[in-house]
Amino acid sequence: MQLSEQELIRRQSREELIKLGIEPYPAELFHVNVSIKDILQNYEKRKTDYKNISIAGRIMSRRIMGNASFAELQDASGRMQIYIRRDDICPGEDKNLYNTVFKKHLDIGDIIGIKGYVFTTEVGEITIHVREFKLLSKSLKPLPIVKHAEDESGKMVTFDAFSDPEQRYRQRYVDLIVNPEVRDAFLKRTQLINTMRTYLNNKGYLEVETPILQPIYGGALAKPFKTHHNTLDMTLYLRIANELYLKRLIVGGYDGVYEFSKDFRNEGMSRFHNPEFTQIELYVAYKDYYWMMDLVEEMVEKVALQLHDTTEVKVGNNLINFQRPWPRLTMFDAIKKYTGVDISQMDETQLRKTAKDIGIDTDDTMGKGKLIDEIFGSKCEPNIIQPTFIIDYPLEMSPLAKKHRSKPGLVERFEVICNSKEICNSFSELNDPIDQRKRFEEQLELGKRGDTEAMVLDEDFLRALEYGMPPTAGLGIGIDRLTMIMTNQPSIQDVLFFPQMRPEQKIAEASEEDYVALGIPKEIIPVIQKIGINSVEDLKAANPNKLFNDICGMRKKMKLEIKNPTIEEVKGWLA
RNA sequence: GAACUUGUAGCUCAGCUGGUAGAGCAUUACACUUUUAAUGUAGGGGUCCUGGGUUCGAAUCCCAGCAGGUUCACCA
Repeated sequence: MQLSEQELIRRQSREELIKLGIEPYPAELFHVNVSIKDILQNYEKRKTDYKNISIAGRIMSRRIMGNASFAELQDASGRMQIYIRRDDICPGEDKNLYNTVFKKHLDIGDIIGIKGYVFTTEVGEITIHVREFKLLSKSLKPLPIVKHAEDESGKMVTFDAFSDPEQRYRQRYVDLIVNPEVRDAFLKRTQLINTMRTYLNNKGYLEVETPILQPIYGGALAKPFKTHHNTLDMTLYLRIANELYLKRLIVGGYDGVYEFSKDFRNEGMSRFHNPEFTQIELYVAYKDYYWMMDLVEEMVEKVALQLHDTTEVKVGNNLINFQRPWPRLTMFDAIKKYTGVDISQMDETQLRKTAKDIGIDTDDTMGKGKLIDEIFGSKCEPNIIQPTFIIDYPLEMSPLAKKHRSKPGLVERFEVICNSKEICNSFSELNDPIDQRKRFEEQLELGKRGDTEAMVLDEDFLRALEYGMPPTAGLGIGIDRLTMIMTNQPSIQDVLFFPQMRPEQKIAEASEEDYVALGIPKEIIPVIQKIGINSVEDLKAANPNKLFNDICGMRKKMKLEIKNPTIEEVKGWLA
């Protein structure tokens, strides 16, 4: 591992601190009695309460001016300035704590605990005057330096933002340290989930857990991840939905069950798709999809109010209003509205032709349901910004939904489209076991035609239905998508702490021992690494004459006081 | 999976029609007791993503690869 100059200096600082008797990673706790947010909010009102504070955080900037210094301390709640004066922390003759420890061996990124009092500087900034400080954790890697300042109009401007998406996602910890708004988005994500949980708990529904490893995947149209259980010697799939298990629990007699669940779909990745994503699914007995529409409206409106104190949320260039009630539009009406074509009476052939006419690619594996879905997806969804219920879907694309009470060929199903994306899916659940078996069999047919997302038949689920499931309304909400909207994030990767990414390439590096084993003196090893030789293979492939020259040249460049090897020695290593 | 695009110092970025690299911040040293993108002076730091090719000469042009981003396709 090649270290940069700054990393080497920090390692040296760590050593120096130890020599000075300062433990860079102390074991004991540091007592904290206040948060930065608390100080910033309440100091002006209750100044006497902040005469003896103890607080910990990360040093985010330093301004050293001789015998006094300013630094910024960041804790979980915010960032504020601290003031350190040499003669305060070093009252005696020994000024090392300030001159050496603070000025030389502390860095941006170090975590410290301080004790002192709050005051306001001449420039008017609330600041902690430090009486004592203690190193809590030495940071060995330099943080990206992001600076903020006000421009002439008083707007906050950011300089040198840490903005490369790859680095932000791969090293989310750095992103969270230097980009406070990122922490805020994740805070809102949790608030969103908590709001829903509280809402559903208050209604008396039971939060449950169901298997992630499933012998038969079901409940959605998607490709699964496949894995293997050794003891049972059987294939298991990571769930693509929890629908079928939750309905079994409704059969078992619970009135309402819900689960926040990680689901897994082995499909493409994009800014709207991560291989693992979070859904909430809710099933309530003795209800239908009309009832569920009211619940969704109320719950999502509550989420918006909880997060923003208003039902209006700015998302990109759109202002989305979640205030109830939301418009309700049947799927056929929606298609008619946005394409001008009435497809409600069409058969598969006519649909295929219609789809082609409006520029949609079709193939033979697509059944009637899929064709309608395509038309809707490409012609309607992009135009729907405000939350809108799309209701009454064709039977073919909803194998788990109940037949419509009055409209033949349709099912009692709705989705909410918002900001051009589906945010939830719901139906009156199919509870006729004979009809359900028939629907599964139709799915098997689609599978035979080559539809890789078609459902498989779940005998145990059918057995459960045969015991009798009450009429039930079911709901699934994509938590990631809803969070994207509620926090105005353009990409799903911005609402997942650790989005899935290709693994970082790891260079196969030879260790010091590997080189020593070849007879290379220890002090020469850094020189070899500096030249760019990182593995034994690289070394063996090198031309001995060139390598000899390079080593001698690099030794000079690095100003190392070591003896050059002889050409014979170099040849010996490569032999 | 496809098209386009990006990869230069710890971070953010310059680098013209090819002549082996620059800035700001960070860092190092010195100065400085209320600053705030602190300041001043001096310094250090680079397999210019990787591998080939063209060329006297490649960060720059060409090809391939790796990784990222955007858009599209599939999907929630």
